Amino acid sequence: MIRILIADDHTIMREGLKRILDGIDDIQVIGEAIDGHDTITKVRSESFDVLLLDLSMPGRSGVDLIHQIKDEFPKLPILILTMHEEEQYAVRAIRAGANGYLTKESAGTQLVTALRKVASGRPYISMEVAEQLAMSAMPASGDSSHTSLSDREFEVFCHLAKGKSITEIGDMLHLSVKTVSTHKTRIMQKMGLNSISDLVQYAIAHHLLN
Amino acid sequence: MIRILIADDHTIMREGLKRILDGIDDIQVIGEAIDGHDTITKVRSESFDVLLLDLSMPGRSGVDLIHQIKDEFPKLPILILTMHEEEQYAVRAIRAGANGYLTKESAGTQLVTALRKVASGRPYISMEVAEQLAMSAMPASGDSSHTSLSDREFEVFCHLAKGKSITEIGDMLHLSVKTVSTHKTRIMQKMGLNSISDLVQYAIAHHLLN
DNA sequence: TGCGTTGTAGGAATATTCCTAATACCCCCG
DNA sequence: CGGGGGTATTAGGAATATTCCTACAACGCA
Repeated sequence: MIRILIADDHTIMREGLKRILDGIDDIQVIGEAIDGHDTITKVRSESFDVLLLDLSMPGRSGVDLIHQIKDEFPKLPILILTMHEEEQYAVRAIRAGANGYLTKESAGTQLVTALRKVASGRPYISMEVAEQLAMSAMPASGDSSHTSLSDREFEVFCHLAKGKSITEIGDMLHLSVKTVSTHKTRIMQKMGLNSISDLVQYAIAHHLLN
Repeated sequence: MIRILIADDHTIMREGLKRILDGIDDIQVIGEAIDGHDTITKVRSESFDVLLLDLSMPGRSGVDLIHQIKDEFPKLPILILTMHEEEQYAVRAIRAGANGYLTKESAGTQLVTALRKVASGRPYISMEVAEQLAMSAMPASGDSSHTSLSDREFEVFCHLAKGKSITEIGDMLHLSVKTVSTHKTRIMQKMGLNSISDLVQYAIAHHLLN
């Protein structure tokens, strides 16, 4: 039996959901929450198998709410049910820790499938959301700012991204540390970066490590 | 008209694919490659709209091949067609730059849909692969080594991950730079990291930025 | 009450940056 | 063709930034 908490600020929506799930043997709605704060209170006071969460509730923003709940209850599966068409929301929700994403246009059977899936610990992702996820996972296409680096600079860039210190790089390349430092300064300047953190993030985003 | 290069080392497979695509008006197979090297040669010498690529060809590994082709032709859509069931391969392929992933069990109509989709510049992802992508995009659940940090250490950790220097952090927190440096040393030691690069990568992997 | 952890630094030793500059190379234009 | 201007690669000296080693007080816990 999958015990569910429905969190949605629209009463009609909650009623509709309960009707849909009423006929399903292995699913039982045992709680309702009407806003973000209420949701937090409910998940703290009672144990659920799945949180069915509307992203666009008043008060705290949906993604924040996901963060907070996953922070306190990392194991609680969250299925997002939203009217947002924009898949970008879905990607953000998933990155925040949601286990599934469904729009309110979806069929009831899809909802049931999704609930069972996230309850069993697996994610439920629609085609559209999958597309967006793939987009964001794919390497950025087209020219990027690291192409403006000279060969030597790119060499230093790679070592820096991998965590090597200026001194180590100088030793490896048989250069003065001053030289390597100059290269680093130019790299940062050319690429518009402010710190090694930025540089590493860039390298990861562009799959430049190894 | 979508012009396609089929890269697969099995002749029967290529024949079968051509038969399937023969009846499709807007798709035309205009080239075949029988291994990785051949594929590179073909895409260099002729212009295609989509590369339909088998991951498990002899010679160079599939993911490497994707890398190399995307390196030279970032705009060429690549649809992976493979017998690998394991979705982990798909995630790797997508991260390497593939635009779609299909197993050989898929129906012909799926293949056509996928080809049209990647030809139009969009990704094509199956449910199973989407699950895996979602998994890898989701924050790691369960305890991680950063939880062993004390509050002060975690505070310093976050600033470091965001690219702040020791001196900046000292100023912000009204601490001696020596103190901050000591915290940093302990953070690195506790978490088994060797460089700021490692630290940033950890922060990204665990969604600890912001 | 002793021991590990946390939070805090000082002094000496290193590492890195900042500012400056030399050489070499390449490309464009008069 | 020959100079000017830009970029690439290389550093030195002085100025900062960071680490290393050490230490000490506070706190909790067994």
